[in-house]
Amino acid sequence: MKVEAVKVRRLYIEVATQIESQIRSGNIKPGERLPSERDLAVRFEVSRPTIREAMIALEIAGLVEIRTGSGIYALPLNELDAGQLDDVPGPFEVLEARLLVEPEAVSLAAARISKEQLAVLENALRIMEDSKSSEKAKEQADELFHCTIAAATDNSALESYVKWLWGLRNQSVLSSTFHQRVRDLGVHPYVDEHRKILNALKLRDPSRARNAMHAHISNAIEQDMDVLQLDGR
Amino acid sequence: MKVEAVKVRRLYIEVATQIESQIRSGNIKPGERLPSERDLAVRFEVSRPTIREAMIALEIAGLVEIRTGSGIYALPLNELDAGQLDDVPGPFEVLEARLLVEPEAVSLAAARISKEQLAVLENALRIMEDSKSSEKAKEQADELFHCTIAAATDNSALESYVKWLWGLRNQSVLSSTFHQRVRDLGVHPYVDEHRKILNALKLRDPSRARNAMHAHISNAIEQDMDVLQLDGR
DNA sequence: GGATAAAATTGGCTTGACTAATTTACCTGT
DNA sequence: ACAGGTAAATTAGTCAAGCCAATTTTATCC
Repeated sequence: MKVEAVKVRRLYIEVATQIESQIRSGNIKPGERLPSERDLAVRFEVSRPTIREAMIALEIAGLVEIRTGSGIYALPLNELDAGQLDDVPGPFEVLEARLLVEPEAVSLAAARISKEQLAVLENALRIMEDSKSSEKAKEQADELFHCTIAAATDNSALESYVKWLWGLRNQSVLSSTFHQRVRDLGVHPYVDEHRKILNALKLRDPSRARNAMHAHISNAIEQDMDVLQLDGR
Repeated sequence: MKVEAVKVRRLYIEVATQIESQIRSGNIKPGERLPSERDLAVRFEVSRPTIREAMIALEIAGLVEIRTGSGIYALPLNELDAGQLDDVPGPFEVLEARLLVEPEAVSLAAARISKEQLAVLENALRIMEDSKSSEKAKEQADELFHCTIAAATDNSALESYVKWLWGLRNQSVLSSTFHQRVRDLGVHPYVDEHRKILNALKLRDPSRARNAMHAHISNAIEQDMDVLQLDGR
């Protein structure tokens, strides 16, 4: 059995921590110059290399900027500091995000979509229309429909985002049970709304496509909210 | 007139970069022990304090673990930073995505932003206006400005996306050298455009905010394209 | 063979000195 | 009085050599 009573923290971490708190507390303002390395060494009663190590740690952490021959300056704190993204977006956040992004994406795609991609959309639509398709198949067709449009923007930053949003469906327990419940209650994506979107794309009409997509996602949000209300009681 | 042909990178960054690529390339496997500081000093032909600084940088970056008296060990790279090189969005893809998303986000934020967040924006703006601020500080203030707006949407799916887009700046070599060049040529974010956005938010006017943001990012794209054209010859 | 102690290895930290970049102060010429 | 340029002071960047403390390895003894 080993007792680890007092953990010996390395000195540079000790120093960096103290200065970090000075910056975060606003005691040292952004842009302000810190004392010189030699000064700091005296104040903290450590050697200059130790101060350097602490400053490099702060520099890597993005709290401080070191200018050769000039000094060390505090940077405006970019508060991605505290616990990052343990906050998984919920179903309605995803829907809201899609409501903002997908209409814009589809208006872009209207000008850029290829014949092959239009064929993929047509195919997905057929699956959704087909009464013999399973629920699972329809859902996947729905996802394929939207992700293909995102890909048709020819912008990987947009494509990645839409795919990520759809991927969140099955990510968290909350989301998947939510969609399960919606599905069980017999809410299906409106096929004709998808058809309108596809038609606008075929016409290469950006604003018509945008409006159709906006209406589509708005309806989905409304539907889901109804389901939640019915279920809430 | 001062010509800055070859920027003198600090030694510890040089060393850290090389070792980082060794780890990312899999040349050094997770858990594996690196050569001792004294060995590394000989191999890189630098002094031991420089090696120490590089190791501390890697430690803060989460690539390496330093065990006193034992050695330095490579850590398994997290899934977040281990981003595959498959298809990293380029600078203009990022700008286009921002052009679609941020105007919508700011119009949402207009209704939801808190007083504290408005104060953060005000502060960031002050830093950008201040002629005494360094370039680095202004840039971080710019990022803070946009990310705070994204956070003000109160939608983590949107917030994450905007933060991710900004994070891509420093991700790939292409992006960072691109922005470095733009910066060197003296292109700075228009402060008054930011001011207009903030004013619209204060008025809680969604459409005014949306338009201001759209104009802002459009200008940025135009500027950057000019820079690239000038440089292309 | 296993426990224990000594030795070698490794990171942690200090002192002192020198170089190069930057800023400040001063001085000069008009 | 002022503008410009140069010298001096300040600051970060780097190196060298050494000692300490924690850990690992090796040797030793029962």
